Amino acid sequence: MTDALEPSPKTDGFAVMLREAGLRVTSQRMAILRTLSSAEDHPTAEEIAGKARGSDASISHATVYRTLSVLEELGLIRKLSLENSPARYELCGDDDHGHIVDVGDGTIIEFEDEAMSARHQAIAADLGYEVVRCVTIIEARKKPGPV
Amino acid sequence: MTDALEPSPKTDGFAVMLREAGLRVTSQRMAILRTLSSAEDHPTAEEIAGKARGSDASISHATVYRTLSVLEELGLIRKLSLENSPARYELCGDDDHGHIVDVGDGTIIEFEDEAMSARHQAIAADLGYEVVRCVTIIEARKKPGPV
DNA sequence: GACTAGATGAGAATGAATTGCAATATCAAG
DNA sequence: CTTGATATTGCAATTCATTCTCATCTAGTC
Ligand SMILES: [Mn+2]
Ligand SMILES: [Mn+2]
Ligand SMILES: [Zn+2]
Ligand SMILES: [Zn+2]
Repeated sequence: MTDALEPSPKTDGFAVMLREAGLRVTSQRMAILRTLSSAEDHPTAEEIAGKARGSDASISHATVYRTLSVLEELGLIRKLSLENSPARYELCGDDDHGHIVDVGDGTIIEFEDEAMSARHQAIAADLGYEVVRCVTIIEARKKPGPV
Repeated sequence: MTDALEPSPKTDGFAVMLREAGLRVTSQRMAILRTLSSAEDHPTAEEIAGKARGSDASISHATVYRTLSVLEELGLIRKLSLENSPARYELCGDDDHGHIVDVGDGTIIEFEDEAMSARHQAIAADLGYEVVRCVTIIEARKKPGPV
C-alpha cells in the first residue's frame, strides 16, 4: 500500500539516473517511472498512460511511448513483445528473469533460474557474443490439478 | 540450389498434414509452405508473400497472414515476435531452439541447447504448467575479435 | 458436372506505435 | 530571480503491420 504518487528514495534515484544520462527530469518521466515502480504486473503503454495520468493529468500517449523508449535505451526498463498483443513493460532489476505466459488466461508469472541464465551467457560466449538482454517466454498450459 | 517451386517428398508431406487437419490443400498454402521450406532465414509475412508469388502469382497478403495463422495453429510453423519489427516465421522441426539476435546488424543465429530446454520443462512443471512453446531470444553484441 | 463449405482477393478498417510541429518547460548561466 | 537555449511535450496526422468484410472462386465430394 505504498503511495506511488509521492517522491521516495527509489524514485529520487530515477531522477539522478536521468540527469546522469544528460536527460531532463520532467514530471511526465517521473510519473511514468513511479507508475512502473509501483506496478506489480506488466502494463502496456496505454495502461501506463492511464495510471500515470493519476499523478500528472494529461500526459499524452506520444510522450508515454517516447519516454518508454528513452527509459529502455537507458536500461531502466524492459520491454516484452508478446505475440498478438501490445508490448508490455517493467522496471528492470539487474536480474535476468523469464516469463511464463498462461495460454489459458494470459497470466504472466515470473521466474528466476540461475542455471538458465548461466546457459544464456555460455551459449552467447561460445559464438563470440556478449549478452545484452535475454527474453525467455514460456507459453504454457495449466496442468490438470492433482487429486 | 534445390528448386523451391516443385513438389517434393517434404512438401507432399505438408499436403497430407493439411488434409489430416481437415483443411483444404490450396495452391496458396502449398506455395507458402514451400517458401518457408526453402528459406534459410526467418522471413516476415511480406517477405514470404513476395517469394511465394514466384510460384503462385498474386497471392494476396491477406491470404499470407491467414495462412500463417492457420499453419501456426496447426503447429507446422513458428512465429517469432521480435522487438520493433514485424513478426518472423520459420518451419518448425520438433526441436526447441533459441535465437541470438545480433544487436549490431540484426543477424539471427539459431542454437539448440538441451540443458536449456530441460530447464524450461522443469521450471514450468514446478509451477504446475505444461510447456506449449518456448521463445528464447538472446540479444547480444559481437565481442571484439581475438587478435 | 453440380453442390457446398471453405478459401481467396481486393481493399477498407483497425490498432499500436511514430512523427512533425508549434507551444512549453527544464536548467544552466548571468 | 530572470533569461535564453534547447530538450521535451501535446496534439493531430501518419505510418505500418495485421485483421476484417464480403463478393467471388475452388477443392473436395457425390
Ligand atoms: Mn498488465
Ligand atoms: Mn529474413
Ligand atoms: Zn518480468
Ligand atoms: Zn529459428
